[in-house]
Amino acid sequence: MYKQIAAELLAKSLNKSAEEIEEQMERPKQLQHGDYAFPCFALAKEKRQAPQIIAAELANDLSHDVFSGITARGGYVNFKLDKQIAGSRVLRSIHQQRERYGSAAVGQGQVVAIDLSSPNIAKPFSMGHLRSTVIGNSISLLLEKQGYEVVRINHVGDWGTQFGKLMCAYEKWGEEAKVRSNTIPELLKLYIRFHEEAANDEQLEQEGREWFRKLEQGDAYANKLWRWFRDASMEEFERVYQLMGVRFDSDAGEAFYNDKMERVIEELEQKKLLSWSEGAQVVRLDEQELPPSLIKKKDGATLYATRDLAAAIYRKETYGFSESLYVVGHEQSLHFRQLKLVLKKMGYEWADGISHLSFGMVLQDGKKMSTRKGKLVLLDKVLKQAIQLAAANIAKKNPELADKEEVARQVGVGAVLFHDLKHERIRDIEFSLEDMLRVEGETGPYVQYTHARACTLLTKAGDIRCDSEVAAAIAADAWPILSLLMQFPEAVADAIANHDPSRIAKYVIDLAQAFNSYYGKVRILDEDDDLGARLAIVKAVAIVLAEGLRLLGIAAPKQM
RNA sequence: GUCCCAGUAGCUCAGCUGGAUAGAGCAACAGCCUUCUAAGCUGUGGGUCGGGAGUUCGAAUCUCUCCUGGGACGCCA
Repeated sequence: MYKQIAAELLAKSLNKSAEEIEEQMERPKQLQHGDYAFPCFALAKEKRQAPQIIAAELANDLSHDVFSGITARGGYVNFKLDKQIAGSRVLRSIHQQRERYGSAAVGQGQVVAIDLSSPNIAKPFSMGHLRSTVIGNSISLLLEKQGYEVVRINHVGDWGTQFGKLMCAYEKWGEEAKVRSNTIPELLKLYIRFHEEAANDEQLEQEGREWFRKLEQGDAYANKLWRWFRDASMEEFERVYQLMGVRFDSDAGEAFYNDKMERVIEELEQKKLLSWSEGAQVVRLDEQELPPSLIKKKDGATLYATRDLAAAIYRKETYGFSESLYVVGHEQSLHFRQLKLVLKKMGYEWADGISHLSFGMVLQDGKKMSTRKGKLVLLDKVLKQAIQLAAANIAKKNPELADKEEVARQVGVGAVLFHDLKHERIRDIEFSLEDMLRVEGETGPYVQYTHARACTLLTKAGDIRCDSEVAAAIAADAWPILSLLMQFPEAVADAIANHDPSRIAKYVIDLAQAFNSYYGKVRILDEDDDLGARLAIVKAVAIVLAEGLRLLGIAAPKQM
């Protein structure tokens, strides 16, 4: 808003369009230089004049009520906001809008389908699925803040050859009682054993495929086993979701599309997109210089491409989305490129609305973690440790706290989620339990702690009224905070535009740091004329921190 | 071999569509709790931005090339 005003002033003086000028404007790296800056280097070339001189002349010419100073420095025109005016204004709007501050209506009336979490049945909930879950959840919350209607879909991995293998292993070595009492770990053991033995036994792979074929053709016993494995697994996943506070609108997994694939295959045939290759049926993507998409195996069984095609079409027909997002690991990017292209070849222009929001992998010693080799860290255990640690901290620092257990859960989970979300989405993360459990520095608990501090101040202030009209001196002291508060809507928009929650995580860290620094310097509850103004700042910080954390899917306890 | 990511301080990472002396956190060291939660604050040290070339008034940022790491590349998902 202020940037626009500055751009208009410049535009008038330079006889250029305000949009063009606004494009070029930036935020100075150092807050002391000002709040907005316009670099004159491009103009220097145009006008054949030193940028310093141009900047000086412009600065001399311009003035406006919202800017307390417009000065030239090193080829830039720097705009300094009037701290009192701008500060009071942002406080007013935060107090009025509260948690709606930073919201927008750009998504009004549009539906976004989002595929997230999607763990595999009979396998433990891995770190990779944690990423998909928390990133997807945060993106959902962000989209809702912009007015979109979001459909969260947990595309559970409950079908495929792996189940054949698992059943095969269960039939050979499994014991019912053991599996009943300890489902996922026991099934995992069987799965790992299958792969160990299959390494020296071609025959076994065959048997596994045969079991899957039976399952797909409706064999009663195979289906009974399958249902058992699925139900038991879902129960365990549900516990983790509850712990993390994540919910879904649909858990239609892969099996859900079993009866919806035939139609797709027929359609592909009818549109003459299928061709035979080495006994399998594929859609060629030669023009796009991509490998073909495999639709049907030589034994007639379907593949994940078939299923994902059916799912994409089903979602379009059921939800009428304008965008369909897939929060799935980077390793599957080829698959999603193929999926989109095949849909386009089928004539579905809406495939343009499909985006694969890939994310980096969780690596261990620089390598991918593998289920088969059993090198896996269980999310369940990590969360439990984090909660225990939070509980220990509470016992030490705030033993009188009411609701200790719930706060410990919120803080423990907050630590793990924040650690994941603060990394840029696309980057690989090196697994480190130590880092995930950390509570100091750039961490979730640090932000939560800062929020709790602010809340305590507000509680202690009791009936004293907040006063959004801050005096110049207060605004100057708290300027780093006020400046950040003004930037929150941009941070939200930025996070959504890039589908990247890490932008919010970084913002919230910056705001917490600015607040803690202020807290260290200024006694907030001193009784003087400015008390109401300081409280207004504290309250605004509490609102924005809580809302920022909420957008990350993290709770903001009032005390901890 | 082909394609897709990435390479910034000892470690983990920021650095927006190219712009003002490259920033945090952790770890190390030195300070700050008889007054609002020390899960905090203040300060110090620490960098050939993987190498090279190019575009530009200006490059960590864009292009090319090489090196390194990760991933994908037909019947797993």
